[in-house]
Amino acid sequence: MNSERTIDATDARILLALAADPRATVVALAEQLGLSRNTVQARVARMEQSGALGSFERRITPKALGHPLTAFVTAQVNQHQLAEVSQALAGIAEVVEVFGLSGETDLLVRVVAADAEDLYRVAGQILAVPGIERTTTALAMRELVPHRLTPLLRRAANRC
Amino acid sequence: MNSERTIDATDARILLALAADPRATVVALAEQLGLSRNTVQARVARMEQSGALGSFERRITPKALGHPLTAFVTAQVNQHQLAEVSQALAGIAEVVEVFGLSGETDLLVRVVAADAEDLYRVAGQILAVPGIERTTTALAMRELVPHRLTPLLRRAANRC
DNA sequence: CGAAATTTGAGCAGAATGCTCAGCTATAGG
DNA sequence: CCTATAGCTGAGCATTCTGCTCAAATTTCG
Repeated sequence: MNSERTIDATDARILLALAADPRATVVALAEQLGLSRNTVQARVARMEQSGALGSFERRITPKALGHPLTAFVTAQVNQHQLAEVSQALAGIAEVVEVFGLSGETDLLVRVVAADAEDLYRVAGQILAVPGIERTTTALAMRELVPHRLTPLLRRAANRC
Repeated sequence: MNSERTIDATDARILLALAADPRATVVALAEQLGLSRNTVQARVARMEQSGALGSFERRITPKALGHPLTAFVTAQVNQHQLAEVSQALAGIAEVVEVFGLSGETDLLVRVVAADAEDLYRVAGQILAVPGIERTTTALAMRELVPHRLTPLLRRAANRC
């Protein structure tokens, strides 16, 4: 798995086209970009292979799963128990993503929930994890800038 | 766009299969799940249509784009300028996602960067946005739990 | 019970895929 | 300057998949 590789301008152009139409076929992409079908096929395969594309789950909206609420829980942990803590957090289904922030003493936990009560319950579960000492929960009220990579892609595509 | 709809157990099972193999064809999914090809095709189309699946960009790893660093910037803003602020943030390519947290007075800004110096520059750009009063930058040192929805999907799939 | 929605199997023309091969550029290294 | 290596291209071919339609069977739900 060559996951160190960074993509080039052509790759970026392919990804932009795919962002515009996720179900576009290789043939359509090749035609649109003025490349050979063979080339596009090879590049897409390579990107899929090399880890440039994360898992498909990333495309799924938690809202569609009945979990319209997103919250960020910051936690202080005993750094000696970091491994156990992150394993415990991974055991909570509503925990979608966990980052260790600068110094590895603080965690940022992204959670989703079905409603306020559900969120309260999940927050409790997190606080109950051995090794977690203090938590702060912040509800995401609005998604001011929805997740996007297009600007960076565009920059990569134009960099000749 | 019926974006209110939540998916059912069969949808969840389809998504799980897709998470395991993002390039699986409809035929393969149907066979694997013991459903008719027609059904799978209709459901996938409906999910794609209804907004249950977010844009393709979500699958792209910023690291592959040459931005291996992730940081979270929390910001206090003058709430009267929220619209201008979020528009200005949307203008910064390295800003990947912005949430308005409880009360809409605080922002959580997710940024990516090529290296430490780049991050410093981006943090400066954010602080320079008119209406932003205070910022705190936290570097994501480790991805303790990588983004995932599988646990929730599994629950949805087994809920009969 | 009866209406509405969903699922299924079947079929068909057209399109896409996976694969291979040979020729044609570039680009970098000696 | 010359050559090796990698990448792009066009072509071909068998197989598979898609998009679409239809009618019948089944399930869901008021």
